[in-house]
Amino acid sequence: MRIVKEAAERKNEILDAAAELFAAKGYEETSTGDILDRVGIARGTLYYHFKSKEDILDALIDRVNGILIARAKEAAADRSLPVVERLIRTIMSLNVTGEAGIGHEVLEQVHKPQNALMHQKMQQTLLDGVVPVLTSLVEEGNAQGVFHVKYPRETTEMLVLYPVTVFDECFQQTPEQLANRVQAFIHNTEILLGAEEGSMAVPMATLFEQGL
Amino acid sequence: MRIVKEAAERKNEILDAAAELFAAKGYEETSTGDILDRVGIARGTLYYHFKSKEDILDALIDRVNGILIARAKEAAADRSLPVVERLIRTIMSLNVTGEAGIGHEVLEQVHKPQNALMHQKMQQTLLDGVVPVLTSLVEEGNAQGVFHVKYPRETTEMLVLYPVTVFDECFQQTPEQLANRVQAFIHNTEILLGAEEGSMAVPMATLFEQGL
DNA sequence: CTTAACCGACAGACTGTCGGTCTAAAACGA
DNA sequence: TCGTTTTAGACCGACAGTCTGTCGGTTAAG
Repeated sequence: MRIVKEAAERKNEILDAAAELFAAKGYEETSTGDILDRVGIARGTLYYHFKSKEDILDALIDRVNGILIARAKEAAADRSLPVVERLIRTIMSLNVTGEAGIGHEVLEQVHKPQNALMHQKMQQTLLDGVVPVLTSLVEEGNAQGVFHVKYPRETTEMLVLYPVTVFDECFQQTPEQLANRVQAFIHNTEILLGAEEGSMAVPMATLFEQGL
Repeated sequence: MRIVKEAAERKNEILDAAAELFAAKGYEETSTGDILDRVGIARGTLYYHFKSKEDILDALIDRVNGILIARAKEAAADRSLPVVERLIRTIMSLNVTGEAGIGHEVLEQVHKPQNALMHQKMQQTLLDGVVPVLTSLVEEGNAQGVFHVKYPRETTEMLVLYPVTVFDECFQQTPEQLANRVQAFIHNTEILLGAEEGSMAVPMATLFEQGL
């Protein structure tokens, strides 16, 4: 008794299954057979919808990152808030630690050494998506005179790179190490942006307390 | 006619072969069979010396990184030079683009998306090795009053992270994009370290011209 | 009747294991 | 000192088990 569905629907079923499995076991450790079993389809069906296992990973990353970048854009767009606040919220929107919702389990898994490919791909597309958004925020701050940044694009790159790399391994660093890094990151952000001392520290600290 | 060698020697032969193959085809694309053929040994021999394919990768990375970190330490230790100069040289010692010698081909290959695992492992161990060296340099600069860094460790992390991540993909960015990033990096280094404007730009520019 | 979705057997490749073999050198007896 | 035995480390290659991707054929729905 064969069940036929629309391509888009099947594709999503496969992605859902892959997300759970990658989250539970990692990308390399998950076989296409595992996905087959979970979705309840045959080998050929999977390869009818996706051209390879890696293709599934790519689609999954697109999906997760799409959500992340949408949230970042949303945070950046709220023109009722001062630039500093928006910038902070945008960066913080990438911090998904301990958050429920789509992709959370995936993101937890991303950092294990097994999942280097997943990690790298996510990081890359995330950077590509977020840097432009943040850059225009920085330029806006420049125009308002609250920031003084000579190379907005590249400075933004530095600013995003640090947290996504370093706050990643949040489970394998001591709480005080983490706290140090947070402190240092805030401080260095102010310095890099040429912002007034404390102008980011205060609102960021508030957000962090809410978040953690 | 079976050839017997000392374990250390065979191990090195295997690593040499693996280095060339990983460099030419990448880690994932290289099979253990390829290595077997090149060294001219049997399957069992390889697994007598290494417990898995990944174990070979780890050993190879240790070898390459050992050299890199040794060079960095050397650059940092030359107390006849001013701190600024030593710091620059230390950072630049990680830039191996277009350089001959052991590991060069490997490092060229590291950046291809296929080699995510290799890339991640190298980056991690490199960071772990270099950050302490640079941190103590920064602290020395603080003591001399040429730097003014509140969080030496974490600032160093930021400083190393940017070039190793971004200058990596040097072949897939336009020359002007690269130039921008170099300029920006130098400028932001000065800012982050609280160094005098131009104090790094001048010596660094000199070194870059020699290097490229 | 047409076509998009689906099936599952199969080819091909790869990793790691295991029992057994070889060799160089140490240990030994004469 | 010289031949013999023993030992242990290095080595071999067949093989089990797993996995990915393919392909010709089948089925449901419009």
